[in-house]
Amino acid sequence: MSSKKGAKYCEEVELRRGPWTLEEDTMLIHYIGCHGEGRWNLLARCSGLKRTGKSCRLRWLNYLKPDVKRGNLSLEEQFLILELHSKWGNRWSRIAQYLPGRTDNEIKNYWRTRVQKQARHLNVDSNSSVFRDAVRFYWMPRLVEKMSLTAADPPVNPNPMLPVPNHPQQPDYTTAPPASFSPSNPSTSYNYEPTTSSLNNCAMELPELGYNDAFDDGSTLDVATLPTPSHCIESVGDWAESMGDGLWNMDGLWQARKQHEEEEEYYGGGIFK
DNA sequence: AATCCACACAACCGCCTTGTT
DNA sequence: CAACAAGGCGGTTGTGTGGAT
Repeated sequence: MSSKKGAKYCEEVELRRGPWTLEEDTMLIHYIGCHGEGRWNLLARCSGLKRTGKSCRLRWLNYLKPDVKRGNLSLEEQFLILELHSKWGNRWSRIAQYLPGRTDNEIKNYWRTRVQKQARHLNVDSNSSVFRDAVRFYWMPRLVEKMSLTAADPPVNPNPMLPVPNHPQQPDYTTAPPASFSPSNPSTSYNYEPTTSSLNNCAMELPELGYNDAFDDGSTLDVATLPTPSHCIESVGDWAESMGDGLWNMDGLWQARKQHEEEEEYYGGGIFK
């Protein structure tokens, strides 16, 4: 609590800390039921709860609020977290806006316990480009594959970097490159941005996503620095191999080989043909 | 059966932003 | 415009739990 009034209240009342009891939860729910959300410090003083306003707010938003979803994150939700984090970094509350019923705290915990764990095991920084590539070219495609297996078998796009036209169930999470886009034409570039429809395929009710609000700094991906999927597989695969007994290695290399074979088949032997 | 350890998640802390006076 | 209060956010810590030894 940062306010002087709040500090005074803290001095006057011996505040409770730690886990909430059922009785406290009931009191909080009842108070909010009668008076609504907000005015958390007032709530803390008037509800009879010996908690700070902040503590009440957190307990309500992260746990007691009726629309808070419990249980494991779905594949689609995991996919969205990886995707949105790759764009926005640790903007948990912003990411949470795209996952109805999930809280920023929950997403943050997911990232720390699941995603950062992988980076630790691989002994790389979770913000490093090599780890980001691993997420993007191994983890995310694998999630897509798992999603496709649990869906009504749509054809699997072996590489989600590339759009699959005319298949609504496929999470096409990139904006299709313009016609002028080509690796042989490095002067072109395009924003890497999920389309509203692709996000809708993944996660239901989404706020409208503007084409240009993907990167806060307005940056774009330059074709000159945008590796082809095969190149990524190769480079990340090499790296993974060099990691020795890393968690991703055999599985990842198998996946890379499989993905490469599927690309060949899917795109008729040439990705950008 | 007891202990240890890793993990998941709830909760707290400090800083920053926003709104109000 | 400054001061203050309140809320919001991201980082960090504490604790319960389940699996391994």
